[in-house]
Amino acid sequence: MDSESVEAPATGDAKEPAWRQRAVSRSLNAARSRAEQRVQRFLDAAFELIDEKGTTDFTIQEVIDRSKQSLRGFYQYFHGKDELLLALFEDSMLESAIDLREAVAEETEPLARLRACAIRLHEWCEPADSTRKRGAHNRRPISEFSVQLAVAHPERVKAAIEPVSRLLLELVGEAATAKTISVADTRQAAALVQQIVMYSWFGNRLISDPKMRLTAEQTWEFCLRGLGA
Amino acid sequence: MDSESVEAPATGDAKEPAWRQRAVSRSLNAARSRAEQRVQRFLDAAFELIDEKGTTDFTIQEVIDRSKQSLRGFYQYFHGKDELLLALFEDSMLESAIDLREAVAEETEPLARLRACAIRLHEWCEPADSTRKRGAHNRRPISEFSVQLAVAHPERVKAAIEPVSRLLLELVGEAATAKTISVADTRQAAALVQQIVMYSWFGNRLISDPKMRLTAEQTWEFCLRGLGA
DNA sequence: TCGGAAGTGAGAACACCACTCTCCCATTTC
DNA sequence: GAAATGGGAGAGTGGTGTTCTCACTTCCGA
Repeated sequence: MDSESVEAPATGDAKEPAWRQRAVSRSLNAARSRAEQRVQRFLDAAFELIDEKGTTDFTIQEVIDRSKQSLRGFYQYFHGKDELLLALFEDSMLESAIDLREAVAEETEPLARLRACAIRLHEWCEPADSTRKRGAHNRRPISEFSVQLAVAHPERVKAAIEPVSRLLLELVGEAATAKTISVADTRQAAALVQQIVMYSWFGNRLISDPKMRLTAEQTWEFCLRGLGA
Repeated sequence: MDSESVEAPATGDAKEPAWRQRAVSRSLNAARSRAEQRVQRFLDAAFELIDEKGTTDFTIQEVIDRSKQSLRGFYQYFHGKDELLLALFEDSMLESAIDLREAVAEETEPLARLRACAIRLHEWCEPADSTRKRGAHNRRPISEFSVQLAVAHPERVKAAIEPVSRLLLELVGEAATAKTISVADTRQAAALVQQIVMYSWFGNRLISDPKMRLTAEQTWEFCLRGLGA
């Protein structure tokens, strides 16, 4: 945890996730694809464990056993457990961003696009079992752990969320230029929407009665007015 | 962590914090005041350590040494480290609520009262060193840890926040009946305000540039519009 | 004053887990 | 064929929360 300067990804293609580049770059001399496969096996094993246990409280040993790899191999690709969780989180966010862009593409009006993004993002971050697609991973434990990561490694988390942040910023910008909302600063407005939508699950945790919990729609309504629509 | 049913505080006076009753009730037969003193020494020691280290990553041993008490005594009053942190959090929230009510009392207009509460609450939850009173404890580490507690013990955290929640609900209710805001459900509106204000520090963590971070005023502005003022 | 019960202190011991290190074997490379 | 590199297996280390043991003190009723 000392001066861990980010290694420059000299040969990376820009579409590659950042953490993947970082993890793989350590063994760049060897076959790159093989290394990526190994990394992916760790990730798959961790996802499975999270799905089964419903929490991120798995042990490294379990990941090793599940992935049929060695402890040594694990620490060759990940500096520690946090980095593995960070990778999972980054993976999740990347997948979310792709899905969100699909949802947004179905709308044309700026406000409708923003709304679609917010609603879908809410579903991603507070996955009810009913809305979760079959075969998809359970994102809730990762969502929950992300707050701890945000305290310990804010820069990393910020970078991981970036694809979603960028999309939200674009949409808020669109809506602002179309005059359908009126905000002083699009960046701050986007940041607020992001936080409210992504972490409303947190507030809901503190409400006992399920009937009283905030839905995606209600959260969006609040944001909508906050944006001065 | 098995079936830990909350013991009914049969003889408690209602102004006593819940956790204190719980911790003390285990040795109710003995002198109550002495037990409370001992509990308080643990709390003081923990607060000191948090202030010095700027984090909740102290060890139980450090609390023992600092408070000049025994490990056994610690586990006699607290079921574990989480319960100690919970107690600190509950203490903080209680103190906040008192301070917030003072701030609110200086205003008469419903909306001004709500605003005063929101601004002050924001200062409590994201304590800049400049606004922190001399001699007061550093609340940020506890704020940060509270998100973990909320994941692990939502009911406890909910109970701890309750004094603040109640105040917010009252104020939102006042403003709603005065027609200065228009919300469908006061409970949900209050919950939203609470979450946005109390945890905006979290979103700010993900913003590198200090100039871009959301201030109490800006957060309040957003809430204000969200409330349909 | 005596004696037992409860309370308390000191710290050893245990459990768990992230992380490191060493050994050894397989595959590749020259 | 020898050397080097990579990787698997697993013992070992360190830190920390938690429990347990035992001896000492205090309190209270007989």
